[in-house]
Amino acid sequence: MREYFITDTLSRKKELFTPVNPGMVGLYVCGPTVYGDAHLGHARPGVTYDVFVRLMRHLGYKVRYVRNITDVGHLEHDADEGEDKIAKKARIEQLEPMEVVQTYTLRYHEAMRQLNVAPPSIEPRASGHIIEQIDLVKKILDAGYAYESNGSIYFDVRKYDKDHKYGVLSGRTLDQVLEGTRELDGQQDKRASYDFALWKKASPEHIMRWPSPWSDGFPGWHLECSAMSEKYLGKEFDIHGGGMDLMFPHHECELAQNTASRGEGGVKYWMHNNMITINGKKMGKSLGNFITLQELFEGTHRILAQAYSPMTIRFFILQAHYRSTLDFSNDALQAAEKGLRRVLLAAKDLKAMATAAGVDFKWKGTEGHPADAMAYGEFLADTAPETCIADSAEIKALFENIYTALCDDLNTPIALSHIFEAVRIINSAKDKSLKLSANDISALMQIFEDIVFGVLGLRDEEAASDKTEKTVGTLVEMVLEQRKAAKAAKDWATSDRIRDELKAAGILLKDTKDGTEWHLE
RNA sequence: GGUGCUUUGGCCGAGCGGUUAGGCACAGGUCUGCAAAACCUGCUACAGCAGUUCGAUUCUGCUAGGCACCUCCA
Repeated sequence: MREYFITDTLSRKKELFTPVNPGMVGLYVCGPTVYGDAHLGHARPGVTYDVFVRLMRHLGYKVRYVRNITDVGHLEHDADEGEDKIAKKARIEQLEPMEVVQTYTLRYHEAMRQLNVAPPSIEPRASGHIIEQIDLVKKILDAGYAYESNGSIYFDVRKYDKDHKYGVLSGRTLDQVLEGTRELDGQQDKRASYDFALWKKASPEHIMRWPSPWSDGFPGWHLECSAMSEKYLGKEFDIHGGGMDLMFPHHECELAQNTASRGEGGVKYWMHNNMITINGKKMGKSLGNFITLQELFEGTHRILAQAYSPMTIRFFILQAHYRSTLDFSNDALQAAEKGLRRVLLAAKDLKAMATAAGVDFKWKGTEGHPADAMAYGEFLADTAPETCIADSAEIKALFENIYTALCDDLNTPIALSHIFEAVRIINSAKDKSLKLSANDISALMQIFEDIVFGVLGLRDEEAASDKTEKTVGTLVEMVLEQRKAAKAAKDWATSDRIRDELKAAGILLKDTKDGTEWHLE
């Protein structure tokens, strides 16, 4: 199996990935709190971990990918104060909290589907794991790292810090944490400002509540990820992912909870994706630059010069490394759109070339929906990433370079730069300035099938079904006969009119030496 | 204020102690009735200052910008 290198946030180093259980990968990623529409920011981890999982499966690992839905316990303003986000939305909209949860969970799923992000193996909800969370609180209490205060349970950070060191993940000491922690009202139950809630007693008007040994109440936000990751991945698992903004306090607290309850952090590698910024600033409601994915797909936000398709967004995200901030702008998105189009057009030409050369292939780029089909698990099981049958040394090198890049901490921008070399090769071959053997074409097909469509998860959104393409093709060919006749008679007016009208109908023509080509826009 | 990160050509964005990132845009050429596409060529940058080194965009220090977290946030 090919070696994979991963940057671990905790050790701050790039390390050789060695799984806890040989041949298997356990991945836990913090999913959304479902109280509003999925936004541009959700696309980054969605796509990043999707590509990671696809790659690991392609490399031959059996992957269990757990991504939770937070539907309780996530409070506004402060981890221990303020209203539950979902309860608040429910109150405003006059809905049951679970109606809010259902609505936005479905919308999140739809947005991910459009981005061709395949569903995780398990998508647990916090509200469905209250028992596990109460159990975890008990364990932490028993270990002596928590205390009860007025029906609520708090994590004793100072005590924990003495034995284990709090703050190792985000790189700060307890004194530094204290210095940066605000004193807020309503915290009289806590011994120290940096203590965080494991269980909160519900106030009379609080509607999301469950019985516990201490009070009718609800779990703290950080608790769910510790409880659910242990339940589905075990006491020690490979990778915990999420956005960098979750590193502190959320992941720091998770790490502390894990260590307090089981004596170890439980996570072998911490993997954090960076933020998407807009004009250099993090997206946020208060800055007025908050864009939902639907607005992006439809072009309805005032910041947007046009609509950007889900694949454009996906491609845009892949053009930067996941640990770097990525700045959103119309120029950058438009550049991504054009670059993506170039790749997809080359894919079509390659397909035609393969057909002409009688190369056998299974094309996944335009048919079906890998995200729906579970698919990407199956698809990659039958491929052998180690072998490249190309005759051309250049293509062999490309093949190798792409895998090296992807296995170097998921360096998708470098992988894409090599994909563009493949595009250039395909175009040159089409131009007849380069000759490809059947093996070369097969190898290129493999790159497109396995990497472009498989691992990177790009697909041709415009592609019509084979049947439609056949029907339209018959009609277009008839019209092109007319145009050919007009051209032969040097009736340029008619020839150009036909071209313009077809273009208006979404059919683009290209006159080449060998005749006229067409494709759907 | 504390902690960490960052500063790359017109734009986006990789990377590295000495060797072409890539995309988009732009200019010239080829092809073409024109157009579009494509191909070829060109554009060769690493915030500033000082240091380490045979050699630094890449390491170190300082200076100046920027960003993130420390409040909910992917």
